[in-house]
Amino acid sequence: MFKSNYMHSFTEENYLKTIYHLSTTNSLVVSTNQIAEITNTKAASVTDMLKKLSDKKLINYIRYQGVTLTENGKNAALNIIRKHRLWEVFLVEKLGFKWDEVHDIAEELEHINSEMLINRLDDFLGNPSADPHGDPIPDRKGAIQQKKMIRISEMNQSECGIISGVSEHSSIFLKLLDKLGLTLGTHVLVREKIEFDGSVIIQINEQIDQTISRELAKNILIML
Amino acid sequence: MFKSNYMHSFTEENYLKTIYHLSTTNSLVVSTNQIAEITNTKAASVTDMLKKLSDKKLINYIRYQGVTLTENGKNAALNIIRKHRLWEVFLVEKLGFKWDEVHDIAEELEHINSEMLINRLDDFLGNPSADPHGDPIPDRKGAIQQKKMIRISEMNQSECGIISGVSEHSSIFLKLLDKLGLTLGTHVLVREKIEFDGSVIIQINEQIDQTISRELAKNILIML
DNA sequence: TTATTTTTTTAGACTAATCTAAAAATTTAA
DNA sequence: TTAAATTTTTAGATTAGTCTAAAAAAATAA
Repeated sequence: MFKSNYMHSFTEENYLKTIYHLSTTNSLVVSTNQIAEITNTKAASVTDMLKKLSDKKLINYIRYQGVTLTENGKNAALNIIRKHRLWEVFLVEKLGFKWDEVHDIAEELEHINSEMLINRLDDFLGNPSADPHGDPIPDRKGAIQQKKMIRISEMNQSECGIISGVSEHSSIFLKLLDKLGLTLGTHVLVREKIEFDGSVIIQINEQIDQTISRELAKNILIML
Repeated sequence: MFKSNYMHSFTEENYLKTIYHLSTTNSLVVSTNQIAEITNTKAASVTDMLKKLSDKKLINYIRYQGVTLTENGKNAALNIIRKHRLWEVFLVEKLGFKWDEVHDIAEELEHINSEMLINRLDDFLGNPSADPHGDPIPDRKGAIQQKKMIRISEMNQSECGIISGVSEHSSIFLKLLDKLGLTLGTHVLVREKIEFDGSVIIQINEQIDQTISRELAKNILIML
């Protein structure tokens, strides 16, 4: 097996993905410690890897300052994310997995290296635009269309919309949403916001009312 | 990510698979050099790995003598082979790959670790009994039913049967079979065996006659 | 604005998997 | 049945990715 310049190790790919996620959710510039926390490693290990990724021109790295992704690095990260999300769609749509069961498996599948494979999988799945958690899937050129969504916690009274994403992917959280009937596509109307504890009373699918905690309301994303 | 006792590294898995293949096609006891050749490594590296696999009770290893798989080792190998072959079926049946294009991708996919995934994939594919090359797929308990097949080179004049497997998996060989119309399921009748060079004149699908070389005849497997 | 705390990097070491070169065991052949 | 050839193992290095402990830089607070 040969390894081209355009291929990166399993570990390098995970770092790139982590940097991408951090730089899009927090500040553009990502710190060593942030990466260490997410990848479950020590800061010293991260520093070593940052040097390596910098040598490969995948990140812009300034000692003690932090990193950003280069164009190449960003493309590589988006490609991994594309693969991860397409595999998640496959697992749910074709193999009958639940949305809380697919993350770890997709975490392995995302490192399979074949452009032909992933493009054919994309077609086989009907070129889906979002994964089972509502996260957008980059197309084969790396273009990603982020839909405008707000958290239930940010909605005003009597506003309504459709659950279209989540900002927390843990199994325990997703299973709870299942139990409460708060899956993707569900219609939600904000009845009342409780100031005391941040909980929100919502109407689900224009039927029953339910009170959800601030923690829940913060992590459910709505398209108005 | 945690790693249980029942999980083996990517590399260990490849050694187990190689030992399984060698011990079923050649002699039961496999030598260091044989493994080195197949895995594209040096004998010294193989020796190191054999010690490790022996410590893990996956092989029976006697210095200077060779190795056999233990029960555990055999099960591990069969599981990898099961995964490899199921993924090959998926690639061909669902994603439209040709039978000569799937080996390298399946080589990567076979290391994805999830029993649930592979069992669901098995069901999704309709529990196939053979892969696109006719090789039998072990069931979830590791049972493998080897069909009785003979090479065209071993057939007698006027014998006939169905192409049901190949003993060579290179892309160049499989593409040639495509070109000659010698795909799985094809009916073959032996018209004449040429003593001079071992070539064989066969009738294909009860229609046209074709001469194939000894090299070809040796690697096409027929069910009578 | 100096002192303290936090973050990041360096130095040096470890493990898995590999290698080359040399030694040891086995097999083959004269 | 000994000598030569082949195979296998050992010894010692290397690389990728990780670690701990200590040093250096940056941020925060008195």
